[in-house]
Amino acid sequence: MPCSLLVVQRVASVSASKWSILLDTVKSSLEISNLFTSGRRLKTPYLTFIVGKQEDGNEVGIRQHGRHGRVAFIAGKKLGNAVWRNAAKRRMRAICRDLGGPWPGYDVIFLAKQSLPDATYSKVLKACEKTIQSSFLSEEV
RNA sequence: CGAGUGGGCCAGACGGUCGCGCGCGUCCUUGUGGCGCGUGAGGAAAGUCCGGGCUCCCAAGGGCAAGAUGCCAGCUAACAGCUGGGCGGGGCGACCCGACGGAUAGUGCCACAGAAAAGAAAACUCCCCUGUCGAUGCUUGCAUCGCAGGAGAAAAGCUGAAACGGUGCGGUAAGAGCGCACCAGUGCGUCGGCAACGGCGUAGCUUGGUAAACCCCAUCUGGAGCAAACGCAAAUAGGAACGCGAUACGGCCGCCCUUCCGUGCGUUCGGGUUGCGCGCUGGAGAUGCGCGGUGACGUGCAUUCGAGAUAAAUGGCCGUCCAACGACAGAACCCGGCUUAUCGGCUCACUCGCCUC
RNA sequence: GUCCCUAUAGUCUAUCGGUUAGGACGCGGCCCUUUCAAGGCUGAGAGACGGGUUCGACUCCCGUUAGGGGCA
Repeated sequence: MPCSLLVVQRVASVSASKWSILLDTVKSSLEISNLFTSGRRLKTPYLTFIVGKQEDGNEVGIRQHGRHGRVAFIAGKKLGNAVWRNAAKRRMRAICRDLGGPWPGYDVIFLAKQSLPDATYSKVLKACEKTIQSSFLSEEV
């Protein structure tokens, strides 16, 4: 998938008490396509998570940014117009915050599906919580 | 009351709570920070279809090509926009629609059908006349048909989208603007109007369509575009300024020409890309009042500052209200337009029909 | 963001404004063969959408829609 079709959102990094962080973007299209090919996919009706463990081989990334996790939000251009994409990215940022992310040691891509902005927020949150709980957090941590 | 026409305005509101971009202030544990305050998308922000501003291409001029516009006058920074007027078409009407210059400047095209598709030129059918011609009929010198010859022909000729003005009367052997009346068009004259154009008079003057075919005429247009352009920082090649200068080549982003500039030598100074900054929002700005103008618009005064992100900021939840859970949809250098998408609501002016007074 | 280009059968592709839009591959049916392939005969199938100019539009003009490309 070409880089121009993706929308990756920068987020803030963790600081003392609050959630907020700073995120470097997984800006390079190389890293994104690596995640797309090698990451684990967790599907919900509204969006798809693509989870990849941060490799030790990625020395530069760790040296520069430390070991805290990274996130990316992607709303495909073919799925809707600008209003749809902005709404989808807001939704996904809110979901990430409510779920407690980003998760140390992992790169997570939030990939929006068509129905994301149309559903009510509570439904989406519930579905995502369920998926996340039953998957990598409970297994790996 | 019903049906309709044109213009303007709004684009859910209020409160609570969590959250986002930018600016300012303040605090400290100085940073990818906390707190507080302020501010924060549209009528189309869209399509990128036109027109400008702004920036660079060293600069200036001329010619050709290419493109755009196209009733007239005005408005404007400019326009393919807007306003007013004219003409044509539609509607009972309010009103709406129109790429609406030139076809005697020239060239091309007009399939099929048709005698003919553009100098109405020739040929054909038909019409008319003539006959030591032929046939038929009888009212016995005429009628009809055929044949031959001849004059005229702008009447008629199934066609076709379109046939060389139309209708009527006269005229004639038969006919024809051949003559006349009315209608349509054209030329000329005159009057009104800045003009487009319109009114009147006059001349038988009667020239097919197509220019969103080539073209002619008039007016306009250099090219590229904020990923333009400029500045700062670290590593590797071109470079920039000044002085001297013949040919050749290159530059002036369609082509050609002229002036001009560069490539050569010497001296001096420092640099393509990535990141950040700048451009970046105070402007043909907005609101109100007044004045000029039929109007678009112009102008004076007062008040006011209303986004500037850089993967890109406006939402989630709760409560109340609206008959309605609320359409199309998100700034990316900035403006003026056009076009397209759009749930509904409010309001002003006007038209037609019906009823009542 | 900005500047451009294209659209014809399932696919690839022709066309000067004038018959029923031509061709190749593919598809259906029949023949041939014991059967399949090859071959022969035959058939179906298209102008992105909406307006306009013209007697007449795939072609000319305007507007939408959908694809594709260039830029640092």
